[in-house]
Amino acid sequence: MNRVQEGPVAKGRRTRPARATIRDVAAQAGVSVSSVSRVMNGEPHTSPELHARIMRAVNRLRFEPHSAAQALRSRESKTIGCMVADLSNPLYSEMINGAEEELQRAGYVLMLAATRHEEDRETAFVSAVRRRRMDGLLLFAGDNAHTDFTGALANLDLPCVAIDREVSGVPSVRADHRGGGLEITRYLIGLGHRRIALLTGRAALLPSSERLAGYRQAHAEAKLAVDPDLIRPQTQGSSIAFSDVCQLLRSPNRPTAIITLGTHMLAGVMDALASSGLRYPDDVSLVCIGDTDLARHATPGISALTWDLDQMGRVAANILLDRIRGGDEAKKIRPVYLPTRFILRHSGATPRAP
Amino acid sequence: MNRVQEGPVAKGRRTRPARATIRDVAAQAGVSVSSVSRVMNGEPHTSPELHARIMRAVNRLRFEPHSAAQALRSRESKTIGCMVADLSNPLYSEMINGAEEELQRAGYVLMLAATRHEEDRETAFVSAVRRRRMDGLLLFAGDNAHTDFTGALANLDLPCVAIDREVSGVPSVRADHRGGGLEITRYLIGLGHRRIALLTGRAALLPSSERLAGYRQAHAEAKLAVDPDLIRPQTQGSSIAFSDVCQLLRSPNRPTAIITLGTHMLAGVMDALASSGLRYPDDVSLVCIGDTDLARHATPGISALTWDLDQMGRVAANILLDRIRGGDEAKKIRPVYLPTRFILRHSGATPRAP
DNA sequence: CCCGTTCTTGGAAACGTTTCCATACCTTAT
DNA sequence: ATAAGGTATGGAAACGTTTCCAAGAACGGG
Repeated sequence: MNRVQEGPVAKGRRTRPARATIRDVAAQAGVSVSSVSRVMNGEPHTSPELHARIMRAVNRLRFEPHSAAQALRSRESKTIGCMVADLSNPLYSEMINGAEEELQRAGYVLMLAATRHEEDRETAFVSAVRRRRMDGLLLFAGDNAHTDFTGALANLDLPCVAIDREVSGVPSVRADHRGGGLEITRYLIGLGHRRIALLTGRAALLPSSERLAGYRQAHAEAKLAVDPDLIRPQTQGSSIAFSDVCQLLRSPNRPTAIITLGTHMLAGVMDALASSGLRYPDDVSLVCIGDTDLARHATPGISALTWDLDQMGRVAANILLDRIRGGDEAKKIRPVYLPTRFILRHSGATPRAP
Repeated sequence: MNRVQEGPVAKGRRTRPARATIRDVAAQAGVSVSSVSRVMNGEPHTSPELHARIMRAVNRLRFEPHSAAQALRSRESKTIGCMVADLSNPLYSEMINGAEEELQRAGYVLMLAATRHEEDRETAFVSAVRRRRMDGLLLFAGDNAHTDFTGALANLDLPCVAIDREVSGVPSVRADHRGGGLEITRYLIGLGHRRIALLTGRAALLPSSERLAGYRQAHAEAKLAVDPDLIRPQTQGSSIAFSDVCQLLRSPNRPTAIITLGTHMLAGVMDALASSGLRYPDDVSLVCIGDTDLARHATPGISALTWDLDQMGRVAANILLDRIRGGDEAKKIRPVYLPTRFILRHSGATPRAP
């Protein structure tokens, strides 16, 4: 062992100074490597004097343990994977924001991947999760039709939590989109609407399908038939909503009310309304999902269905941490539901007499 | 070495199957460990037959290299740190979205930390960057007054790129906020406004201070004095903007135009206008920074200053990758500027005769 | 035909931790 | 007094790769 005794000093001229290792600390403090490790990890059976000596050396050398070495030996990476389709969707980023705070507090770091709904990115990330031996995985709403991906996930054998998404064998946190869909549809039916358009997200996403279920239930309760033509799952943003709604509004028996996603899509709907010369709430009633600045500050204000995104991220993170620690709760895989809340503004009215 | 020859099979009953290691692959293929490593890393000097044999074994055993071991030995973690104050701000999340895509393509994974402008979180993340031996660091707009943090950063000796932020010795990508501020202030002065309120973000953030500089320059060009009372740096969201603007509008010589941030703050401004019984553009002209749905779809539409967020993230990511690879560009630390664009809508008018 | 290259492969030493085991020293109960 | 147990420390063997070095095979030029 021809290790330089002097510690972490630069050898050459332009070479960066070598970082201190645990052996350097041990040497500097005149103790064994294992004692340093014990002190660093706060294990019991260490005398106060030893502790002090070692910490002094640690500070002097600015020692910082190499986490790859720790991960290699201890089989814990202190890393959580986070998979989301689209980070630029503020609904997701707000949830992630909440989750990250909780994880940070527990000493974990988030590894983020945006998949853009592409299956190869999804499977690629699962592979990254395996190679990096991440300790857990947060799955934000994504397409369950991707069977390669869900298959890879099933073989993963890792603590996971799904957010607004259903993955078999994985606990999940969900907003009560079904109840919310029920509530707002009931509200519109109660106003007298019989033709209510539903512009929701991609059909394969759980929030959309749940919303649709609530919508159907409200119709069933009122003994109303559902016109499938009024249900428009959207794959893209506002531009698609725009043409879709234009077409819808031009039809002979046009909808008298529209339920739409609040992010991106609402904008397209408003444009379509304007370009068709129609106004809300007089000509068409409007309810949007997800409370956004646009919904709040449009004139008149647009009634919205909302729920606590930050909280949702936090709850998910804490369930995941529980599972990682193998807590008693670890068996529960029943979904946790968060309530939605309907904010009544001025975008709804009794439909005009035909 | 009493390693089980059979490969990665479970030993006990409920224990998870051990993952195959490179030695297992080597044994299965009847070759040396170093050959497996070479093939896995696509190094030259490997015969086709060897390659085939090894890949067969890799697939059979579902071998996936342990990235901690790779990182430990090769001193590359293939990991990029990403520090942002507030992930729920859509301006940031959109930039991160763009950056992540570029990094993903290059085989890197993003490690995300939200600091909420708290210095201890910032320094904690710098520590994480060191311990995890991350390969690079993306710094999104943050407070330069945090000297502990900037000090820690200076000692880091790691490829960094700052986005809309100034860090000494670090290359940066910035939107031309100064030019943008100049352009919109000139526009308002050109309309005849003499009292223009500027509601920008925290003064310590680069975009805000640059904007202010542009604002001042436009005033200087027109030989107008700047009333410091009209400059309101904001630390929080819409609620503060609301009360601030209310107070401003109530003053005897109220501003005839307002420049405001488009996210969060614009909403507060609109509320304040409404509650003061004033309307835009007749009573007050409005320009907002950052084109949001609200700006686009408010009636009348609100003129906005915008720039390409996704692009900005990508540019930053690519500069960082360049630096990591030690490219020729590595010396350049002059900031790269992205242009802003002024979208003229209907929120500006000639001020009314007093 | 031999010698210097270049190509292909194997062996073994790192990389920086944690953790198991052993040891030496104290207690304390029998 | 001695066995039994706990506490504080050190030594060394992992963890799973990459990479350096050496050595044999193939190759081409003189």
